[in-house]
Amino acid sequence: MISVGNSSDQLNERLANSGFRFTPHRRQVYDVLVQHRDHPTAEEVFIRAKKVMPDISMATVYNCLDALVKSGLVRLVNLDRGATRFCPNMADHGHFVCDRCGGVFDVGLPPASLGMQIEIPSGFKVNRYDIAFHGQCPSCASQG
Amino acid sequence: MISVGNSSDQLNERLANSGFRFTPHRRQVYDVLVQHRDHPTAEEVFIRAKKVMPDISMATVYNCLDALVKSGLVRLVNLDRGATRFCPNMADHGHFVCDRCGGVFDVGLPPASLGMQIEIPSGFKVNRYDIAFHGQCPSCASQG
DNA sequence: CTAGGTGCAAAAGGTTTGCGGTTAA
DNA sequence: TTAACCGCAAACCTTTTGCACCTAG
Repeated sequence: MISVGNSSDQLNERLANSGFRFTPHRRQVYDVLVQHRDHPTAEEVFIRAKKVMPDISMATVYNCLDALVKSGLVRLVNLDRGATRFCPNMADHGHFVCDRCGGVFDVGLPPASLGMQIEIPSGFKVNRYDIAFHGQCPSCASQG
Repeated sequence: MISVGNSSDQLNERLANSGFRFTPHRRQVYDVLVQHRDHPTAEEVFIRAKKVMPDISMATVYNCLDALVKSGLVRLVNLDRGATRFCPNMADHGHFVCDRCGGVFDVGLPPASLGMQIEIPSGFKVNRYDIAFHGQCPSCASQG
């Protein structure tokens, strides 16, 4: 298990560095994530935080999560909140998503090598994997 | 560019193998995907298909996409249609998603090795990548 | 004849936004 | 004091569902 968790001082510093305040709500939302480590959804975070802070609202949970993500304290697991995209290329390949223009491009993968190199804990049965690279496409990268 | 595209006979066979009929709407939705290859959303597919079939509806587009995906002719690029999940582990790691119980687990990655092994076409600037493994977690796998 | 496909409209789920009131630097 | 934060509610976007009609096997 990889160690996670930050002191209030650390949270304060990280949030402040990104222009956010350190508030009890943000401490609570962060604690919910650290205590369970089961990748909850925003609604699950809301339910758990509500047990300690009965007046917290969904809007505040989203606000806190957003501040934590932008401060580098929390990450999104399912990125691409937008609509699902479709692809007729059934060959083994990954995708490159341009963070600037939103374009999606196919990327070749070395055949059948990846799964072998990553240590999946025993007991897990892997059927497939998806890789998404993020960055800038050639057109956007050339525009500075 | 990887070759994609299937004849009507091939589409018919693939759909039939999964218990679906081969219809003009499904042919059209598939053609939209093959012709543009830019990973459109369902709404973009709808708009493009509508130019040729003005009476097609969103429900039919979703129906056709679903049939094509289930027949192995098209794949989803953004999986996990559900809610975004959050993770306080900022170390470099991937995720394992159990297709049965929906649980999400952290998976370690070999440090900084992956990006080097995959051939990203020149001009793309990669900032980060996300890997999601799919299959069955130990608990679900042991239940048959 | 019957299961499956289609269009329409309404509903459902997840997320964002607008607004008035509150709090902390 | 003033920018940031909060709760509430409404709006928004994407996807699913219910229903009536139609069509292919």
